[in-house]
Amino acid sequence: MGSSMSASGAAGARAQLSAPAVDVAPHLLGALVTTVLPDGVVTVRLTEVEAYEGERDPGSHAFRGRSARNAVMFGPAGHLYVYRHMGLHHCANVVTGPDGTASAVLLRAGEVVEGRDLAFERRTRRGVARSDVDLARGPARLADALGLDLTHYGADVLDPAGVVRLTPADPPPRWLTGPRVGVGGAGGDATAFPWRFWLADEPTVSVYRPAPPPRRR
DNA sequence: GAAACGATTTGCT
DNA sequence: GCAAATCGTTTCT
Repeated sequence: MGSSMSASGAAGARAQLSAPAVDVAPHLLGALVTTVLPDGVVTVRLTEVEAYEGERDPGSHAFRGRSARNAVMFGPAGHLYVYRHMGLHHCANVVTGPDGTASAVLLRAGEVVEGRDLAFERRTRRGVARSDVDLARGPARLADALGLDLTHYGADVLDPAGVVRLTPADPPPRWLTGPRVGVGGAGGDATAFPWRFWLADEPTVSVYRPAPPPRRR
């Protein structure tokens, strides 16, 4: 499979992404995400992701059904779901599962392997880039380093000519799992599922933060 | 039409 | 370690 990466490769990759997010997530570890924007090219190697199972998952944005914001998650796999968080930040997901389901994988952290200077510059503009390790450690930092924002909502990451490209890698030999970050209050039981995946011995993996206590509405 | 909340990050005490 | 920043989306009256 190595040499040719055109239509058939994309089709195969799309088929793999069409599995449930929980199955796809570990396969994305080690994969490369590349953005080709007017100001340059940045590539990140994914070291941490989280699975979200759509309508049946209290922690998912799609739990309460389809809306204008999460519509892309209900579509075919391989597209980008970008949302704005806390007014300031952006987070990016890769849509998974068959067309009609709303599962997706949140890109939580990665290692910048190409375009380090550009990523550093973007992060410095937004805030303070302390070190290379911090460039893409955390979902909003990752999106910033890649230059992702709402204009990339729905982008096809398997389009070789697209501005956002996902390059699958060989499945990592070993990874770790644990509870997801920051979604404890939403469903309670949701945190019982180890739907966070990360690579061992990676300094770029974001630090674990205990979920906030449940709060009634 | 109005109010509350959030898959976070950063800065300050 | 804790609280503020900041604003679109969702939900309720």
